[in-house]
Amino acid sequence: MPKDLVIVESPAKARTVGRFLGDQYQVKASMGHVRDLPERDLGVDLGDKFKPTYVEVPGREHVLRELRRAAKWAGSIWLATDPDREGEAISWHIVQAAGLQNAALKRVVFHEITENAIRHAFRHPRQIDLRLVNAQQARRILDRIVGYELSPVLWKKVRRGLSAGRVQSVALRLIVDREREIEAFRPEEYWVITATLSKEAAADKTFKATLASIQGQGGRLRVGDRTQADGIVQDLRASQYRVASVVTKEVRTRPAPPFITSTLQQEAARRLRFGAQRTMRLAQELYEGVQLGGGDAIGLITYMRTDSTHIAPQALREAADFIKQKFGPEYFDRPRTYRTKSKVAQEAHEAIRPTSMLRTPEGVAPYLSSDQQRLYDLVWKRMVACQMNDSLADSTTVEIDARGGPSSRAYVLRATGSLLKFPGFRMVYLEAREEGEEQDEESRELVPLSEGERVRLAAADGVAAEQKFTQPPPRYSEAMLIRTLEENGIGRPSTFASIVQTIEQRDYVSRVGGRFKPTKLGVVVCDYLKDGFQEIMDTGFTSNMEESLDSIARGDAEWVATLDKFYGPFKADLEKARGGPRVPTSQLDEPSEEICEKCERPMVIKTGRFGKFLSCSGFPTCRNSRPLRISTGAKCPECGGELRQQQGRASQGRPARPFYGCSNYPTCKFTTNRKPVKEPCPSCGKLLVERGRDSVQCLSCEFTGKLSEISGKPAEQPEPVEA
DNA sequence: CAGTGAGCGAGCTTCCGCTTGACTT
Repeated sequence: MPKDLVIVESPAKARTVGRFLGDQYQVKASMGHVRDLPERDLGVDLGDKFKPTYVEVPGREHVLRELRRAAKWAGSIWLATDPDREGEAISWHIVQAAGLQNAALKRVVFHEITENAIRHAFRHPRQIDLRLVNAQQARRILDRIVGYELSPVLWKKVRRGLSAGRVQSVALRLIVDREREIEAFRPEEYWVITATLSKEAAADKTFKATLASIQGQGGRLRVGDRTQADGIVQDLRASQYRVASVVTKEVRTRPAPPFITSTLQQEAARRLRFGAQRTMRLAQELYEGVQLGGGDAIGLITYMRTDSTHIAPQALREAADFIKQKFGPEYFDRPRTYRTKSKVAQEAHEAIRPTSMLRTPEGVAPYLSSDQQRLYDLVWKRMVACQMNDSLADSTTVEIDARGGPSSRAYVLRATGSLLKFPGFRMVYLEAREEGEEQDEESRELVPLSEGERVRLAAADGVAAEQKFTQPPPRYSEAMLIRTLEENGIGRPSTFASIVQTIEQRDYVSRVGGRFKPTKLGVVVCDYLKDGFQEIMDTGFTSNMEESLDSIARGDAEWVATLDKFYGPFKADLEKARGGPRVPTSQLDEPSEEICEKCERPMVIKTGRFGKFLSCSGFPTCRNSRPLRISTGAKCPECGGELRQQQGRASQGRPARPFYGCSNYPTCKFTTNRKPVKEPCPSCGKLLVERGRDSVQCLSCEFTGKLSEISGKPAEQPEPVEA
């Protein structure tokens, strides 16, 4: 009796599905796409209906061999790849590449890996949906055309090795646009005036109230300079205070929805300071599973690349029981379900949640690395919290009249307080907010006050004026960029982390305190593309594309015609750009501190085929150039010379990386590629190098320690967090 | 671990989205 063959995408999923289906089925993983356009050339015939050439994915040939072999002996073949465009295409490619057209094919889809969902799917097989496949081909070919036609224009007109694409170029644009907003921003001065007041009867019961409005000044409060602020302070110091109103409202707060890829990446960045790549690697490890005290590896979380907030019914039941039992029935009323926000979501998987609530963070901790623990803890708490009841608080706003000062103007001050009545989900998890605001006035209890009550300044000088300035919008952090991309439907869960990597690798952006700042090159490339390829650089381009792809998937549009409609205008833009001017290389020069020793003009940093170097800004009048060497202040451990950062050479495929060499070269040939620290090793006096963010290590002895302790400086401040 | 930038034009670079393990320092 031949076994049926089931094909899924991931090996971990194959394992789980295999357990549910039993041994009449053999479950194999395709490891994602098995065929794709060739890497070396376009692979799309622009003269013949965009006819694609597909090749087996390099390094993945054994997968197809294995599938062919297994299919030969199989009964039915169940194509159980993900229930979305890409999954449909993966199945289709497998059939084409493995020559299974005449086999007994059954396409099945499930949106959660539970026994019920899988059994249901296997009772309702269908055929491969060619409309979905064609929507995927249109997506793939469009991306290929944009990427492989546009990038060479940049090589020719800007610099070799650059790249452009539907996703990366818009990501770059967001960062460049934001930098321009920041440059154009003019801070405005304003003053915050605060009075420390107390009850008449009880001088120790103090509270703070902030100036909210000034009589005769309709609309928004504006204290724009010191003179004005001082006048108000004089008035308030001499004023009589009376409570004008006390308003208490009940505030209900709902828990945050369970994690999807983008929110997990954002929250792990805010709370754990993990980069997107690190988060995904750890999530993958938790998904693939760990051995909990012997036996099979058990997947601890559901699939980590998802855009759906759906939760399997069985997990909802488990959460309900767990919460009632652990926290009490008042913490759980009914299961909560969450609507997926994104319009382009493909909803192929569940939300990211623990596979069982019963595996508490404490329970599994002994089997996890510390990073794994921290991420699992986050996922576990978010899931439990998302099923718990709202928190309830009484939020009180008190308005206080102040009058009787020298100018005889009347003022209104405001004090707010909040009293948590029922913690609800807050028992477990509170979403990280903007830095420093978590424990502010909002969660502070207010002195009890009643309407008409007289209050007074707690001290004679109990009025303070603080000068402030309006702040420019912040630069994008990794988490903010991912969030913005997702809001615009740009990029997918599997690519968010690599988008960031690409624009960094191309040297389009650099990080300043964990935030993205465009480089000169980034600005030039962005402007060049905006100028010549407006449509591609539009943040709405992808969502328009998605609508077209949906039409193809519904059978309302034809994929070749859809591509034609896009390619016509794009081709015209390409031809115009190809015939247009080159961007002068001088526009890419980054400033340096160095002065040309031949002509006294400042030196600039240029990038040549072999990496960065210093050149005289007077080029070509003065042709002086020097290798780029940045002093580090660290001493060479071998000869006592100074270590300087130099530009390494690019070797096959690898980009040029900096290294650190001795200033006494060639007498001293010491080099290291670890970043040296100024301070000598406290144990042996030799060279310390950085090891991670705040950790240092000695190259000569066994010493390791914290950078902040050695340099006497506090560790790098955590970056401020924006919603 | 030098000199590298433009031009002659050799040979090279590049996309997005799906998914891990097999290379060898």
